[in-house]
Amino acid sequence: MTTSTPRRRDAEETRRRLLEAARRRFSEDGYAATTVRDIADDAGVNVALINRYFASKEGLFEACLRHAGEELRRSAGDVPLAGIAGRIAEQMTGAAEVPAQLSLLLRTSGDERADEIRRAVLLSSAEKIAAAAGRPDSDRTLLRAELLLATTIGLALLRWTTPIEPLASAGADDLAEPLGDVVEALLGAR
Amino acid sequence: MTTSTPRRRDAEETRRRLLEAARRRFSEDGYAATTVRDIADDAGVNVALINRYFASKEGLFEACLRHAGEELRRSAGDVPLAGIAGRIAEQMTGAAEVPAQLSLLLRTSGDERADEIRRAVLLSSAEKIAAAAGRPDSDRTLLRAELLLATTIGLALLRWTTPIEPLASAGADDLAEPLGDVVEALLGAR
DNA sequence: GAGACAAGTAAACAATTGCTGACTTCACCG
DNA sequence: CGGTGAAGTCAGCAATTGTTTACTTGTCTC
Repeated sequence: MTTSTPRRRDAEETRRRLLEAARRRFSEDGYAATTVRDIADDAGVNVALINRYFASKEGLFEACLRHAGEELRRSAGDVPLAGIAGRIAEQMTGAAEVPAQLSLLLRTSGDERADEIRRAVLLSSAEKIAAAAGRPDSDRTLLRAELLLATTIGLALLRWTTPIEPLASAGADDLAEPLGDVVEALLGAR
Repeated sequence: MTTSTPRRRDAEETRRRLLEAARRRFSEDGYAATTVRDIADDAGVNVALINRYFASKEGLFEACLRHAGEELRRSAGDVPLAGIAGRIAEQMTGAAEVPAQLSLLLRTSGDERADEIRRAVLLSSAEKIAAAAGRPDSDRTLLRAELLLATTIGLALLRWTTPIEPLASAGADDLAEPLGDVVEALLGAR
């Protein structure tokens, strides 16, 4: 076996802990408001190791964005158009993992590369939605898919970052119905 | 006449200039990433005056939020349900004043009072939309109104903060149609 | 015009920021 | 077992942060 006893010195493990702590901090407090010492303390790791493993605070942030992108892409899966609303409703009300990744993805850092990653992830999500719609006229469809993405993003914000009632405590069932209407209106047949 | 010669010392004027500079900086860069020196320089004003007129950086931010709230409430006006989509489309593609206020409103600062203001403005906006729908079952309607608000917020983000094509350069006409569908789906009769 | 008070300035403060370099300690291999 | 390189520590750096304090300058009134 490879991971028998938990080694007291494990580069891979500390890297992972740093990433996890950073994701939570960046997601909750934003980039500028988060200090590398906060992250290191949360991870139970020395501050200097951030620079060793990620070169800089910005490097760590970019790694977080990449992770969030993969996570979102994975969680999206391949869902037919009819199932999209329910999927969004589930993930918004579920373990709060997806909203967290989403809110992380929306945090700005002033870093150019971070912006690039952000844009790429968002655009690819929209394209995935558009593909599920299976329509011609790809440009109009893509715009409508991006509007659905906008709804999802706004939903995450109004539940996670600045909770507003009754939306904040609505269950998956409460959300699925109106979200279904939106999906139908934006991308439904005809 | 009251404003004959532009006085070189005018508390009201410098207050105004500070607020304007702060709104732009906070809106574009976020709270934590903006320094009081940035704001003061933009306003062409001494840094210490921020603390004199607004007590603290947080005080200045709260003043900005209040201003954004009034501005948004004013720009919303009283629009019948059928006109909402067009109104949103206009303001998103117009002078970029409204998206700027919106993105300012969504910036977090860790300040408790700021959160309170934010929440109040957002909730009152949602209530205004719900009222325009003129439906019974106020709770379900309010949730649907908040979903439309979520769409608007996400739209502002995907045009202003992290521009995504083709949504970012879509004109008012391009937006009005799909937005109309969303409004109809969420709050339309039946 | 002189005095008085508000408006604006300059400098410095204590704290915090991201980051670095020299050091120590552990784990593994021959 | 011993040494060798990676993993982790420590202290401190230079820069920047929000804020305050003591000061100067403008402007209005009597």
